[in-house]
Amino acid sequence: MFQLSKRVEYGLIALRHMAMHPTGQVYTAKELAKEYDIPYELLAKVLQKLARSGLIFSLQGVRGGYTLGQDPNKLSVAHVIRIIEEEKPMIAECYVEGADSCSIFDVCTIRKPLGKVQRNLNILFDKMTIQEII
Amino acid sequence: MFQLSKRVEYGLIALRHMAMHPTGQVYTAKELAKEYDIPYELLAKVLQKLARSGLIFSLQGVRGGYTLGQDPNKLSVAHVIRIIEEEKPMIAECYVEGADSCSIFDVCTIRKPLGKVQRNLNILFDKMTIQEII
DNA sequence: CCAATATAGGACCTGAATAGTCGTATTTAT
DNA sequence: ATAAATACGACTATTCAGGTCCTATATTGG
Repeated sequence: MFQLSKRVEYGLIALRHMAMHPTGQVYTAKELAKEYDIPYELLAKVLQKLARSGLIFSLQGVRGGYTLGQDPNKLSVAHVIRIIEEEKPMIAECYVEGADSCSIFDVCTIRKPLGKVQRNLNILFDKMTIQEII
Repeated sequence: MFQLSKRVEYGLIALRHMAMHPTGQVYTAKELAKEYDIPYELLAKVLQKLARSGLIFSLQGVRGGYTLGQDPNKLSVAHVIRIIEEEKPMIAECYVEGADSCSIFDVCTIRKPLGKVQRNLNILFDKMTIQEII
């Protein structure tokens, strides 16, 4: 079925939370996990990934935590997905493997239908920002 | 990650195939499976489901097969997904179970973020027709 | 009427991916 | 020094989609 992975879901929830409280406040993985009833370790990993990519800033140590690193108006859902899912193709690649371009591309009856769906999805998620999902 | 299930994929491929050859011709699961290199049994089940819902007509017996039951211009991808996935919610339901309406809905910080994503997805797939993915 | 061919559909198996857990190191404020 | 936080790799468990198998039923044509 069509679904976002929990990781993406958790990432979006955390980003949204930060975007809703734009005071530059610092949030810990612990409090976010508690607030949204998300397994702490899992959320922590997602936040670490987002931090590594600069979407959020991390502060280590006692009064540490995370804070939004980007304008939520300019941060697309697509970008978040790509980071968390590490750029895996979103729907389907050509079934033909190895070849760097599918040899039967122009008559390919398989790739095309999903290609259109894929393209529309990409457009949708590229346009959708964190600000919008608040 | 974000992806269509194989069932939906196969269903769309089959519908698309029929829509591309509008002669009212009958296609067997076998030939479609061969043409697109899809496991026969799996495709067969998908087609049966589509037939049960009236999206395609089925003809049993020797010269049987399937034929398109709807105008591909009026058949949305959303409809196909809903039938094949049996109306499962596409992204996430409210985490609170049991209650027929979530008691903290108006302040619900969990349901909302994905709700917007969900809504946008629905809109996208509602607008997208089989005709368009040809 | 019989055989071949097709759909109908239930039961089951399996592997990969996802979700979740654990342990440990490191950083930093007090 | 200690407590509280992030960082991160390794591991386990579980779920579920994908796929297979088997049998029943319908229909056509010879």
